[in-house]
Amino acid sequence: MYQPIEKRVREALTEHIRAKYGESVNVVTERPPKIEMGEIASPVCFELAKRLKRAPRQIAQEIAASLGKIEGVERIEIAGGGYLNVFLERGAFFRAACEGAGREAVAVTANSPKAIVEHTAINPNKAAHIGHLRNAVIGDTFVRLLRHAGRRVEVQNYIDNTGVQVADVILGFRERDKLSLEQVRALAAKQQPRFDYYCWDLYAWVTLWLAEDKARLELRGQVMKEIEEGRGAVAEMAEFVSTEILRTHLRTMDRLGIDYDLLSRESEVLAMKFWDAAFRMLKERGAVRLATSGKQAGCWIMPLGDAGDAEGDAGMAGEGVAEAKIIVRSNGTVTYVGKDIAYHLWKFGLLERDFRYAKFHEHPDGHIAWATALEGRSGGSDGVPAFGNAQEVFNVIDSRQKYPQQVVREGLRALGFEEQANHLTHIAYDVVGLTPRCAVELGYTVTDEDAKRPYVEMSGRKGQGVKADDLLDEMEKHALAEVDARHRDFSDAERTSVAHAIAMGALRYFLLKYTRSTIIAFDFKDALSFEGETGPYVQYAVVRARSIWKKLAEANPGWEAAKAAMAKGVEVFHTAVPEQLLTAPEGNGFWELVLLAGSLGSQVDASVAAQEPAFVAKYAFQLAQQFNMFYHKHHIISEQDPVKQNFLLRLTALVETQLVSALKLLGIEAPEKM
RNA sequence: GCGCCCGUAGCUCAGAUGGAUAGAGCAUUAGCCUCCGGAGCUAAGGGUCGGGGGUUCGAAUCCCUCCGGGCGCGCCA
Repeated sequence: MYQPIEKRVREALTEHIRAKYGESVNVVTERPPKIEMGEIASPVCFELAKRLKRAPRQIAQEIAASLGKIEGVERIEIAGGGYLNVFLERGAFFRAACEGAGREAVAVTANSPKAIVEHTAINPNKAAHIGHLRNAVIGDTFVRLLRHAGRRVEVQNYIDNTGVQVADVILGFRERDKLSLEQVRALAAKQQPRFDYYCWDLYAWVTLWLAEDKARLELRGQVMKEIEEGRGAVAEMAEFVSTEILRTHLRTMDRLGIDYDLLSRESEVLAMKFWDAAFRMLKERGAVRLATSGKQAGCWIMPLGDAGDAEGDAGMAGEGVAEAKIIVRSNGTVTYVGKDIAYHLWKFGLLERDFRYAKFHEHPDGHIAWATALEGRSGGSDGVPAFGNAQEVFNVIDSRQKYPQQVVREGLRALGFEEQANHLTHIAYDVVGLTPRCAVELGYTVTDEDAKRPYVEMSGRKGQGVKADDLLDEMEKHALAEVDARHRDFSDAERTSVAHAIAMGALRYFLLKYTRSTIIAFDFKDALSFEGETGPYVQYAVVRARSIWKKLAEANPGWEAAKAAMAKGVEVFHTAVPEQLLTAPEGNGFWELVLLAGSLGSQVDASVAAQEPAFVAKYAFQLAQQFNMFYHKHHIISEQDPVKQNFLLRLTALVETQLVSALKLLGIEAPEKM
């Protein structure tokens, strides 16, 4: 509700100033620090004062007096040195907020532009840890935000099933465990120990084993080669192991309500010869060229920036200064960035090739995750969705990969795809580390130097980190204990389900409340907290609101229907909106809550524009906090004045709807009881 | 060396496009259950916004510089 009015105010001011003073200014608006100063403020007169060489307050007075009526605005006042403070029509805002609540989401149409969001992308050779969860939760939440904003979104999870990480685990099965493919299959089938956990340890072992004797790297090279060629027992084991671990990752993500549309596997990128097609394009359009001299001689390189023409001119460029990015090595193999350029050409529908697809996984909500498959069917017909062909691409990848992401963008640009390059966005976030205390708790060796740092990095390679499912288990256990302490009357199924909702809410909120550029120093104490700025705090506010209706319905079943009607803004018991409750000086408390509840849309807009899910998380918490104050101050059920009670109930219904919407955007469910 | 990010209360973090008295949570202290659920509420203490310059009517926010920390810059992925 808020943002349309804000927009009208901005437009009216811009237009008015142009007409009256012949000045074209960018009108900025903001929230005044106090509710007594109105709901929208503009310091535009300060800017105008400079240009017109007149006192800002005087200009403000003129504008306030001559500006016509703006829909939704009650009046404009002048404050301070020349602020324009806008006061909204409170009753109208409240009515509009109630009517709009719960249906702010914009409908997606089949022909609206498509965005691809890639997230998760965990190497399929070990269990997921909490750093991977941050990626997946940010990505999944961003998808929800885009869809809410009416965007058609395809979620992709890139699976690097041919890289060294997988080769290492295969090496471990062979060198340490001496297991055949059949024995590995049996091990995975047993699920005891969990296969991904088993590989977690095995991977760490291989890392040490390789470090002991450099000659062993030769063995790894052979394994990799066999995997890439895609035939033989080694390739078969790699396929089995990576697929099996991918399944465990999907089960982990299912616990957090995270769905995918397509799992794009590197093995198919190779098999479908995406690179060959991309390489041809790159050569044809002069985006890459063969270096003939200098230290990159024999490589196909992509010039970057203005350093591009400096090939060979004296090795002066110095150590570590890349004048051009190597795309194809002198031995003829393609680098990671090269493959990524090919994959992104496909994402934008610029590559004249497509994958084949097969169903891979059914999420608990029934949604099907497809995977690329050699023996699969073509996309876009016969029940197979049309994948790829996006107008816009968002990649959720940690901030360390900023440079390679830039190279991919430059690659598109060098091919002449300026438009697509501009619509390739890297959603960068910083890593999750462990506090030194946490690392010690987990039994990892922490050097004296590390102990002084704010965090210790996690490393799958070293087998160091908090495994996602371990954390979730711990949180569910903790939540269950809290539920048990409060609700002895719940059935077992109910207790488990509520505990799960709480654990999931706590974890998702924990990972979302930090802005993307913050390094999270993980600590069990913070993550396991259900009090203060947490998911369960917000869930609890919803449960409280719901309990009011339950209580009322116990006495009079008619309240159930009343609630549904009120939630839709329908007048129930009294036709008049008691505006005096909002407009009286003592109505500011109510009004602040109404205003905040009506600001979900503007928060979502800001969140999408900044690609910052944390904004919505903060909003949900603030709304819950204000509601808790309201709840504490006003006893609704015992309210004697029926007009006031009606108002309080409608406000409660409004807040509940908005809280549930905000939580849904965050991927957090609001339980009925907790 | 070059590039990017960060430095805000004891701790962990918010402060979009420069705006009015810099905010939360945790922790600490003191209160609040004859009353819709205490996973809650009220209050208190706690700040040279890393330091110093500059731009501006106005700077936590923009520019310069220094200090402290992190991450990139590979014929790895």
